[in-house]
Amino acid sequence: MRNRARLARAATAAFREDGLDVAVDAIAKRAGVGVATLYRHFPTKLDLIVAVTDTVCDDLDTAAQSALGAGDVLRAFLAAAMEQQHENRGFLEAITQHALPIEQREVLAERVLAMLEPVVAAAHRQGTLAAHLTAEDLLVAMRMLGAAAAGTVRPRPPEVALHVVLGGLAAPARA
Amino acid sequence: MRNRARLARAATAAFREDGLDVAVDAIAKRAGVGVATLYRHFPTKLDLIVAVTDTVCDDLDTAAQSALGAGDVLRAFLAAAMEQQHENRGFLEAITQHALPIEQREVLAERVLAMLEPVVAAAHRQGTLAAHLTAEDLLVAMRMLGAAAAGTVRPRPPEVALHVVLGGLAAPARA
DNA sequence: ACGAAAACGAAGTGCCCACTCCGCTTTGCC
DNA sequence: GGCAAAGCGGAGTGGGCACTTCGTTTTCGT
Repeated sequence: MRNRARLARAATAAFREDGLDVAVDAIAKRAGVGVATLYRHFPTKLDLIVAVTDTVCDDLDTAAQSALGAGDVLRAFLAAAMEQQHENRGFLEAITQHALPIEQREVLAERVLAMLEPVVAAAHRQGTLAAHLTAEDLLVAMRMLGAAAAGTVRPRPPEVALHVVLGGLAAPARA
Repeated sequence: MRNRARLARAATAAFREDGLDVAVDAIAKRAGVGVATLYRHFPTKLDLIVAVTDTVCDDLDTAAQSALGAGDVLRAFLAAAMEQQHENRGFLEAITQHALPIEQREVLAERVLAMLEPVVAAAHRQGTLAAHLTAEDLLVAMRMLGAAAAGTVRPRPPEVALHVVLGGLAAPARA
């Protein structure tokens, strides 16, 4: 069962470096196993993608937990989320593009929204998130930061995008 | 030469509806011509993508021009840009993802940055864009809005994202 | 009206990828 | 140490896609 972990790690790295459309054979080679072994653990490429996005989701959850202890919860969380999306292009793709079938995206969104709840509550309390904004809006903000972080041409420091979004999220409605 | 226009329009529609990885044959069928005719006008699928993104760029330029006459230049422009990205998923993909080779993305970015200059100047003058933010930052903002508009799962009204970004862009540095 | 030239459509062609099959290697039990 | 059984690797296989080739139709100058 050692191979499963090797495969998952290889897939994570491959998705990060080459995007979700890397060949399955390349992932197997990267893990140092044959394709058959890969297919024994993950019957379909989609299963592999889901497994990877799941662990990414776990990491995001961890980030949310530790952000809750920070002075500025929203900033700490969004900074971590942005960093994570930057290092994990595949996750961003999976959520936004149709690399994942709609049901899977739905499940993923549900999970992320659930973990967002306490962050939203804390941010409302701290006044860093305008009262009219919800967890769904925060999800949109995460996707926006992901897009900002994904920039390859004319890149700008991520702090700028983070600052812009944080400023906008704190602003009251109809400013 | 009528066919060229038909093909360009078919490609635009196909990219919009199915993303950049639609089969070339499907585009040809959509235009009501054979694939050979398509290849006579666009020797490569990339040429087709470039042609479409070019006309999208033209439209964006038009939007920028008319935004310059608006009361709130920045808002008018970003609203139009967001709308356009929403209706033209292909463009967003082409700029951000590696659907386009890096040189083409560079060219595209250069063109967009050039048309952004007067908008940036006007926005600075009107106080809707913080002094420390540049055309490159505005490009990032456009990509962020594109990501927000692309949301398929748990969609939020686009005005929310627009309002957030506008609020953030107006905020001074180190708020 | 006729013939050449240009434009066309559809049937290929080769490649790449997700996925499968089969012969070999390793493991664990006596 | 021997022998099942389980796990393994890599050579297939089928489908889909970008792109080509070729026989036919249309256009146009005279």
